[in-house]
Amino acid sequence: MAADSLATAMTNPPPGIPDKPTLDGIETALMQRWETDGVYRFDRTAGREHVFSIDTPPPTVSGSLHIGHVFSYTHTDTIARFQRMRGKAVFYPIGWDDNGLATERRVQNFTGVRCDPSLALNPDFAAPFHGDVPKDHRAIPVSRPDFVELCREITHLDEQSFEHLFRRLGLSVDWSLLYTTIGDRARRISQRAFLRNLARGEAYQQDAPTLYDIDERTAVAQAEMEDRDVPGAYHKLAFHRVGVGPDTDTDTDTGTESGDLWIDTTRPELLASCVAMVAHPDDERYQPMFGTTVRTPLFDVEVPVLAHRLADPDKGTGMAMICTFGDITDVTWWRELNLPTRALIGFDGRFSNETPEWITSPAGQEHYRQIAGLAPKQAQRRTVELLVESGEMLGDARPISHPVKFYERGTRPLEIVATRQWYIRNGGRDAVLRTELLERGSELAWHPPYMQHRYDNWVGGLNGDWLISRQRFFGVPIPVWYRLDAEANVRYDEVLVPTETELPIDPSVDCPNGFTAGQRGAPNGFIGDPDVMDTWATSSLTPQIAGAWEDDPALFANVFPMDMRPQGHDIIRTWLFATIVRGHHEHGGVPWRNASLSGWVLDPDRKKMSKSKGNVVTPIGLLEQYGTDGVRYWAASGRPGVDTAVDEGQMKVGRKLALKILNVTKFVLGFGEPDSGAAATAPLDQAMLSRLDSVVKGCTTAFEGFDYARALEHVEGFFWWFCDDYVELVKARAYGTHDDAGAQSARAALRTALSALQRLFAPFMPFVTDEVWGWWQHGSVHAAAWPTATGLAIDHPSIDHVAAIEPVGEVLALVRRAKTEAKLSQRAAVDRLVVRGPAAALAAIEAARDDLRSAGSIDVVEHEPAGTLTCEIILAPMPDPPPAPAG
RNA sequence: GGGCGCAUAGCUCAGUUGGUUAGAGCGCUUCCCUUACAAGGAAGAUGUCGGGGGUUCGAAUCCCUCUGCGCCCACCA
Repeated sequence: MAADSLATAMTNPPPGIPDKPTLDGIETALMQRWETDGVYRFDRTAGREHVFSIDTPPPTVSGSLHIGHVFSYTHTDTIARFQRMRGKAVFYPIGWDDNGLATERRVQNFTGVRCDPSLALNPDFAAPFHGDVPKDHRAIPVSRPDFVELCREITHLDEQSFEHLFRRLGLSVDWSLLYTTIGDRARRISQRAFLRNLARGEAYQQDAPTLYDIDERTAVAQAEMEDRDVPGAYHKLAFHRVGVGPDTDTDTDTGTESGDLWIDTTRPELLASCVAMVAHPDDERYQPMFGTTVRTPLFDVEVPVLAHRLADPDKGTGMAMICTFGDITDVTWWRELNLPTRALIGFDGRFSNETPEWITSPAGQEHYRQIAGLAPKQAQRRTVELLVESGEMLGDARPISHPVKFYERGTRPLEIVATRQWYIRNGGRDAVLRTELLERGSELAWHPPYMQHRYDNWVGGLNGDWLISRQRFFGVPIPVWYRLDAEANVRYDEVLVPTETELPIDPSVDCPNGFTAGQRGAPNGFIGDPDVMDTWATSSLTPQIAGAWEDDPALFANVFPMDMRPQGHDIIRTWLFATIVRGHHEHGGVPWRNASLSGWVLDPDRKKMSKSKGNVVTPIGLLEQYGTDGVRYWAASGRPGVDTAVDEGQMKVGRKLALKILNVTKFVLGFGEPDSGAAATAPLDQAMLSRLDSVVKGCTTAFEGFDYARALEHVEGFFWWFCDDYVELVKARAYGTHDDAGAQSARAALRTALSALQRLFAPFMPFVTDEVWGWWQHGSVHAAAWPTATGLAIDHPSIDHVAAIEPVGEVLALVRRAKTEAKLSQRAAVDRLVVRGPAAALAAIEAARDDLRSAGSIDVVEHEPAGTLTCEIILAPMPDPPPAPAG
């Protein structure tokens, strides 16, 4: 390979070497050239076995530009470039994840509007603000179509700045493959996949208790929840045993000896929703009471006392009240104990205004009126006041800190509300499917391998199917309608679906087949599903979207299943898992062969970056200061899967390396071209190439295993040795100061190594390598072939070339040290060098004698046999010091 | 409570199936304007490989155990 490109260079020399090489301005020029020449364009004509396809993560454009983008996308880019140079047609798309709640919130904050789906479209609507919304602005209601249009406008702006950054990173993506998750193709594919899930029974709707964000007014999925420690308080409440007088002995903990039953609760406001009491079946304190009933404080509702294994005798009094619904355990109890539903918190997050029918006593009804319409926090305060008044709360509330479920982007705790939602089966309720999905996880090659534990852990711990419907607006609509009966009631069991050729559709605008627009909402007519799909329900189809599933069967067949899914380890439970679920249902296999997990970027103090901490590092300034290549060098030094701190020191090293590549190229090319057919014949030159062979092998193996960092380590280690020792040793000979044969050998070896080095560095430092490649080669280095072994080691298997060069380097270092210790210039002359050592070492020294003499300014080199390698260095007498300056 | 990862020089980290004297960069010290590079070069100092135990001719590496840090999951009355 090296010889081929060398030959090309010699027959047809390119423009040449600048007098003063610089990194300034090369990025802009090269980016333009790559685009013009289509260097990264996917070759559709390549067969599947020649394709390397990548399921690039589509960044959320509503988020800020983050150094984390630079980090992980660089990792993938190095792999893409390696595969391309190895001759693969690399399918490296890019997409913008623009649909979803994150975008809606950004638009709300950026323009001061809020979507009100009950409003009709206003053709004259204009956003009241544009990026500078006053803090006390009032959310201006807009219609759903107006809101969606605003979202499109703002995401378009965001996408432009993302594209700017991503181009600046030198990513070798094929920009002609750009997609967005709200675009026509994504909507079509997302809806098509959903309809097929529906047809096969993998998607279903269910009216069930659902975790619900009362601020965003939408259901959320298990994967989007997180625990936060928040302050709360235990309140000890008295439930009254039926047929037993009120408790007078307030010392007792449980009240079981008296007429009252005491419980501890953190959510006294849910008292009106209480449906039962529960304790552990083995709890002897309460065993006599199982099967009896008690009356709730304040509301005087009769509820049964039951036993269930999930009740913890050590928590509170050991007895709990079950409400519909305070937490997930309540849902379990409600389901397993067949309890009634007494839900009071509605979609608006407030207690129902209607007094519920299960509160029958006049006093209880009056108490309820005190909390009707309140939000949970206010309702709690009022309830506690009422309990204190009635004497049914024992002592003061005892403050605690406890974990509470939040939507990961939410600000108030999730409530549990019974609603009709759409689900996709993900094994959370089906052991067989769960096993199959765990099996899919094992079919993947994980890089690094231990990341598979996180997948297994998550899939094994699922406790429900995947809730995909969201009561939001800027997303892919759930593509179904429902029949209305003669009274215009919705018949959710009569689902109307479009044909696949109609997709994408918006059921709030389009009509089902056989109906007219006038029948929308009318008796015996239809109504569209108002919800959109969870953003993961669409991004779980990125392989299908990027590969144009069903839209372009030839392309899809050539890229799917993809070779590589790169992503962060924090979204294994969401993006990675969801994509496997969809691939399993639709294609009966894994959507990719390799999953490559990147770590997070930590701030320089090794803390996780987050917007709230304000320690997010933006990349633009760093790119300007150290150059893209310098920043990419830092990124590529982060091992796969390992969280890595922002380290400007490493970027500085990267920039230094880029400069060194520039300078050494100029130097080596400056020796002139070797004659046609010249080869490395000198032992030192062959030894260097032999070492290069092993570097090429090491680099290639590392890249094949997705370990870009190790590949970089290999080439970088060799490169500095090459510059510091090898080039120093042979430069005089290469200039032609010895003899022509030696010069030809050195020049051939230098150019062979230079060519290989530039290509080995190309995946990491795409700009500087392409710049220097252009000085003496044709085309882009990124379209050049990945180096292969030069073959010298195979031609002379009996010679240990690497061992032949080590003693020479060692002696050179000893000479340098002697000069440094004598406080002399490295150019100072050595009168005589006596090398003592083993025969093999002395032979190596002898073979490189002239190179050593030139590099060390040594007059006479002698050697004597000895056990270990030592040197006697006789420096030339110091010249007379210059006369001291007068004064 | 379960799982995963990490602990090596002042700092950031390599160290692959156990194998000579444990490495790199940054930082620090010294020297050198040397015609590829002074935004550079040459050299130098710095280590109980977290603690303890075990296997082995030999352990940073394998096993057990303890400690500390980080992450994920579970628990949420």
